[in-house]
Amino acid sequence: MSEAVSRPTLEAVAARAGVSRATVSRVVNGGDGVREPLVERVRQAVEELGYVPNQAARSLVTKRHDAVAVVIAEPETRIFTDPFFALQLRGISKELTAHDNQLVLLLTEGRDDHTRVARYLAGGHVDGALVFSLHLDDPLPGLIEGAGVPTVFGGRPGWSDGSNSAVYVDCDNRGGAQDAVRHLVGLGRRRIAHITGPLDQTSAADRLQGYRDVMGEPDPRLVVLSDFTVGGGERAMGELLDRCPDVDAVFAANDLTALGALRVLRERGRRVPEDVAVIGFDDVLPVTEQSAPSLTTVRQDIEEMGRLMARLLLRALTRGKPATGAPSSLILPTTLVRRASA
Amino acid sequence: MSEAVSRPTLEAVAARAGVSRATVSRVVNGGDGVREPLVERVRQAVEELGYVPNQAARSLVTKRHDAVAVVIAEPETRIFTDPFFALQLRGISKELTAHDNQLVLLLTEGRDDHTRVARYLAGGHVDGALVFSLHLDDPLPGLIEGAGVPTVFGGRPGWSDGSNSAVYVDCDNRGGAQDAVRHLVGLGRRRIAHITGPLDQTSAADRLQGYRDVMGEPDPRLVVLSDFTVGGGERAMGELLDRCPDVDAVFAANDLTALGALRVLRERGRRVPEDVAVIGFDDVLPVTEQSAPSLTTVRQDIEEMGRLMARLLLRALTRGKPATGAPSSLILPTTLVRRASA
DNA sequence: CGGGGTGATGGGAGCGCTCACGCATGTAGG
DNA sequence: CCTACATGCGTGAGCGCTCCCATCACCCCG
Repeated sequence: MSEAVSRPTLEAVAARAGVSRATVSRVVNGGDGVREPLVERVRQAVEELGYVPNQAARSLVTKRHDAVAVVIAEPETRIFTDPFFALQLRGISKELTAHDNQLVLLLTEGRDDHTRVARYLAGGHVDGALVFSLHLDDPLPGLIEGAGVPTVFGGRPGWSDGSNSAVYVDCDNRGGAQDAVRHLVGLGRRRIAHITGPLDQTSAADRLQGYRDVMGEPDPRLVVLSDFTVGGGERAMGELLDRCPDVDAVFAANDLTALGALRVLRERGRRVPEDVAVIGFDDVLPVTEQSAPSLTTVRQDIEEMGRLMARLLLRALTRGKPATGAPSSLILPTTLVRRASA
Repeated sequence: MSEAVSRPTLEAVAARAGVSRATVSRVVNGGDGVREPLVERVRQAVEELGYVPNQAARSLVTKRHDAVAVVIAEPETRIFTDPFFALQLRGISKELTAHDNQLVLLLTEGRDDHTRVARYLAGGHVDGALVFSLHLDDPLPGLIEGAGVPTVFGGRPGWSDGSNSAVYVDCDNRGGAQDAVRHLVGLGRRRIAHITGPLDQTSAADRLQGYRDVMGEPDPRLVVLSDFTVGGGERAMGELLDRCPDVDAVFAANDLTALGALRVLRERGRRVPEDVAVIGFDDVLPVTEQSAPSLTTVRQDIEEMGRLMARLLLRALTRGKPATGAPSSLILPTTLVRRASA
């Protein structure tokens, strides 16, 4: 219906308030160094005209965008089967909006998308990036580093052993895995198996490491490779039962996998936890609570991780380069949540 | 390490190529009306300098942003339990990137967020908006209409009866429901129940309507209210079995609900589909395939819906106001996918 | 062989904002 | 009472780009 009436400018507000552009600008940006009566007049003019600053014009001179890119490389359909990313997104979104930053979402699939993303980031459209790098051999993190954009990673990047400069937020995968396995040991279990995630992801590799830490040199048949999915968990559990019929506990690399394992155990007539105890990882609620029996698992606060990623990035952005010690990576603790399955 | 070297400007490229700013601009924006040799020289200069246009400067004059907001009102945690949004986001993302548009994600929760979003949209940061309005009484769509931003809705907004101007993309909830129920009738079932979704969402209401269309005046005890969740499906199924032990078919408003129903049926010793046939709605794969028995359901192409939403919006944006007939809403067909449960 | 196209290029203005100044005030100190 | 400095406010420039228009070259035709 109505033509998009051209929005009022600073100039218009200034005219209405009977002051200069600069004064309006000062008021709009915090009002420092302007006396109260004027501030009031300007505020009112802004209100009456419904003035909203033109972000493009502002960015043009400040070179800031108040926008952050979230890059999610989507190797498979994991995003959609696992509530993980959604929760993390929510945490990120909360933190960003609290600081008036916008969230620009970049979903990628395939190689050509990588260069597109890299170019976009290098193009200086956003002030920083939050990147989920899932795979060890993913070229994306490298490209992004090259783009010279401040970046925080979600999950430890494969090439980072903690010694280099990449900033990331992760949970204590290794420690959490240790806790889980120790709990099983404490339950008196002797044949404790591990169904892994895809080992080109650091989270999966670290969880396997935690398992090994506690188990010492386990029977290699007790470790079955899998892929963080329910179907994968089913296949792995079947295989495991064939190889080691005497298995009395399973530590699955994530909840979805554990769910698959539970299902197969039930089908094969094994009671959980009496015959076989099962522990998962993540504590994504709808999954763990729906399962029968309810799943003992290692909880990580996913939303909080998202929030912290954003906070870390924003801090790095506001802080002028004279860094008060560059912000360093964060590793969040995990907690074992005991339910019925172990 | 390296200072963010100030990026080359159009001017710099022009100098290097020995042409004017205007010419470089023309080349960068498609190269029409510039002769081949010059085009080539400019391209090379762009390449050598690694020139990337400054989007802020460009927007300042064109008043276009090549960015679209995606607003997801998140009443509960549905986003995270249901792959629905994630799939739709992916479709949207694909379409937007194909047309060099950015996706600005706005997640909201609670009333104050609504005004924030409305202000943001009114602020002209984006060219248009894709909005998921879940609830009948949601004030957000109204606020957004008021902001004067071209908008396409995901799912029929509650206040739209098809006669007004809101543009939306939805699937044929009513027709799909009819198909499902007719299939059950064709199977010879007589006591066909319906577990609804939350009826303040049009999708749920429309599916109920489709059920009624086929059933005529069903026994009111055969309709049980629920909420699109697994847990809700369990409760509803339990209730249903208590009320109508002779029920021989269930049409659940979505797959998650159907999953809950399946579980309770199994617990209560009813065979599916022999004793009770079950049909879901959505066909979100990991859910339908994992279930035992696999779930017969009404498929809607969710990713395609996202893609179409984006396409509709982009078309509305490029087309100058002299509309060739305003783009109208789209209702996608559904298909019944027969698996084991009915 | 000259006038009037036609189409390719350059010049200039200006989008809306911030920021460095510069000029007024106001207050205190000599 | 005048200078010295702080503080409040206005002025002007310019961020990097697009777009309008003037310019110029070239070609065709009379």
